[in-house]
Amino acid sequence: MYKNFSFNILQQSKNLKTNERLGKIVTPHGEIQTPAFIFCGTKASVKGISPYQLKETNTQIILSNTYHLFSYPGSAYIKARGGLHKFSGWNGPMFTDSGGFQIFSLGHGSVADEIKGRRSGISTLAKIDEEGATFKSYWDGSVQLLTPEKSIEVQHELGADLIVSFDECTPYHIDKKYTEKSMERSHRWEKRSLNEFIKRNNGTQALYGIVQGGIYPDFRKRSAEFVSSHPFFATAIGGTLGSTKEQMYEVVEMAMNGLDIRRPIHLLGIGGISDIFRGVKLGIDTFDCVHPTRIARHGGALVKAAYRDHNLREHINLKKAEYRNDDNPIEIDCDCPTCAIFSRAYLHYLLKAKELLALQAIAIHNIRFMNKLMEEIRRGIADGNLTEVESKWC
RNA sequence: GGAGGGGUGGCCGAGCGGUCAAUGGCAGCAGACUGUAAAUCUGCCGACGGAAGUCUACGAAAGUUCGAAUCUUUCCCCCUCCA
Repeated sequence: MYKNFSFNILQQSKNLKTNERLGKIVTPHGEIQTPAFIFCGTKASVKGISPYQLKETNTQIILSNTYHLFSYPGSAYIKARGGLHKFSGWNGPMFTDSGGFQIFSLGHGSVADEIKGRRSGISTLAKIDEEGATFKSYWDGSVQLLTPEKSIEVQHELGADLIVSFDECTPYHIDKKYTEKSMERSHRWEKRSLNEFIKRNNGTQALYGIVQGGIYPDFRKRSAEFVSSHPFFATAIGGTLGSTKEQMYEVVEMAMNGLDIRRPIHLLGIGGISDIFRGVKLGIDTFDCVHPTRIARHGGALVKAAYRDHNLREHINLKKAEYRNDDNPIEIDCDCPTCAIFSRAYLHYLLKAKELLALQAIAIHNIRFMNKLMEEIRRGIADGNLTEVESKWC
């Protein structure tokens, strides 16, 4: 079924306590060395960054979103332009998310708050029933229906290499009973996604199943077993991962429990530096997250441990006054195009002056930073010194 | 010389007798951001204080009033129009 795709585990952890592994995902548009980070280019564009800049920073793969492109400009339109790769100018491996997550962002406020458990109450703008999710388009307010079949159809027309089953992404503030019902509905939706995928399969795409189950060990295990027992190419871990970092690692571990580890395993929506190390050690192969590119647009430049300020955050905020007279690059040992020519002072000035270049320049640093991080993680696994690599980055 | 309009916190700009240390916006300072409705959002932003609070404030001075950024008088500046 996935004849043009493969996943090879090149090396397993040498450490008995951890499960990191080195792998290679082969797609029709190229290979992905894992562990890898997938950058979010939600609306067929990594905000502010061109495909040649992504290449220049050694980006392996990017992601676009079914929900956004479905609402505008529509998958038929993109298909008519030759598909997502041709349309966007990115000819490397591509991933599309199914739109399941967005269904929870359609109410007011932030999706993240909902999923991460920082805000209680369930979004109301999306109506979910067995058929699918009805919601108001973010683009023009029109009422739209996304079903598993429709999501797969849209993803098929978009033409990304790696596509994802349509699921219901359960929030944190929800009781166990609803979580279970929701998980079971996700499983039914995933089966429908798989059926639709098989119907349309022409060898150019591979399908992910998604593990749901909230914060409950029994559900996560059941969901993992469900996904593993169906012929998905790979697995993504989704849904709420709890409200604290520790809980997140626990939930990932729960999900890993029942998974077929011969398949690639993706952790949806996670991209903190320490989170990635934890995830990798739990056996995660790929991550995606808006964080590196989003914080860049807010003035945040990712930095390794040696460059952290007193807050010990994983980034420095270049808008802060303390960088006004700082003539150093973001990181003196960084090999990115931004650090090659721009000082913190200049980036600080550009941010204050509201020059667009700042957002792009910092994003390029963050992208290269993440790619370099993953390169060093891979080398660390190969050399058996991941812990040393971690101490440099965290 | 004549007629009119103004002077408010770093800037712009509301308020036009009490609920005004004074709406907004900008700038400034800080925080958040993890399957992107995000070049976004939140908080602080006269001085001193941790806070309660105290003090100094709406061009200047003098009045009216229980009470004035708001009313009166004089003065000082600015702008527009007519000569």
